[in-house]
Amino acid sequence: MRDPATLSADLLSWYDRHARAMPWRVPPAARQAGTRPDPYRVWLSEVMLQQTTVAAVRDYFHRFTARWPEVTDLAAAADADVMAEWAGLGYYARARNLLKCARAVVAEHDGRFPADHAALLALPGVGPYTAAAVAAIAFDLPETVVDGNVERVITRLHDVHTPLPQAKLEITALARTLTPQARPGDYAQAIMDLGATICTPRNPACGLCPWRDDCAGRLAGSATDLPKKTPKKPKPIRHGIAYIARRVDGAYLLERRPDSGLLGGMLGWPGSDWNEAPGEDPPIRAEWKALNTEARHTFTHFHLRLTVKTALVPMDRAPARGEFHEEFRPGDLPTVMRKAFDLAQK
DNA sequence: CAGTCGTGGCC
DNA sequence: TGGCCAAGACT
Repeated sequence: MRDPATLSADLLSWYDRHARAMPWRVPPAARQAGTRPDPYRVWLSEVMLQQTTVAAVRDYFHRFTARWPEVTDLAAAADADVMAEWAGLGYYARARNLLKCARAVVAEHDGRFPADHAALLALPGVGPYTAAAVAAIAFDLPETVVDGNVERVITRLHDVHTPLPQAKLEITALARTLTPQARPGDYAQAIMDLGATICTPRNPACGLCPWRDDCAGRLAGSATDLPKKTPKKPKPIRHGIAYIARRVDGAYLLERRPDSGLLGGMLGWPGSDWNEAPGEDPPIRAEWKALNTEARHTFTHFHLRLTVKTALVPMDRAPARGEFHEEFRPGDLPTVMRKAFDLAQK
């Protein structure tokens, strides 16, 4: 294998020719001409991209930056507006921490993201990856990003067979030796682009890889089997009931979920707990009618089968739980709740 | 540290 | 169809 400086130089050269265009990215040519990306947009995109595909993020990024052009705008936004705008993107703790972080940047850093890894790491929702990514991409500091792409590229390059997450420290140390002092921001994006487009989980395009002749995993024939991962537990099936009450004036009965836990801080239909044996507990007295098909949805660690019950209720009846919303958009709900709503429309 | 926390696309 | 996977963080 060639030395680290040669490897990183070759990867940067590859990136200069193959960098993918993204709304939040300054292309390598413009970067080298002196253009720096806006730290707010780098941070926003990196938070949205946590465990989320570029394709899914793109529209959300445009809507957020159109509605809140600067971090000070976001910091001043109402919680409910931000949660509604995030609806459908998943991992809703990110949205709650997004607001906390924007407000911390305004309150503690005079409205500007700190150009410092440790200070970034101290912000809500900013972990090791995001702190390194913002430091490198926004401020061109020589920090090492380690995301899923980098884990795959590095384990293959060095033929690391230690399973994740155990291998994390080893991978980080190996990745750090490759991070260049020159153009670290472009390098961080380059190694992630390499993992996203060439060194893919299945059918990697090794023939197009700038590191093909250096890759110990490819030479050993084990690249496609890396990284090794500890086997995951099977997902149990949980059941629940969602109650969709429509008032005669068209308002819907919704309930804000508690800030912590599943779908924390989001609006949803009042319902039972989700477990093996759901209990009956309607939020308002009504003639409830169960739909004949249940909504199915899979979360990170369980499958949900949701029985949907609907009712039409008069104006003068007070609910035991939740509030009627006269202006309600299904798009403001998390996907599982929107699925239940869609079922009820048929 | 292992569990929690969403969603859509892919094969 | 069902499991895997995606620019992870938090507890």
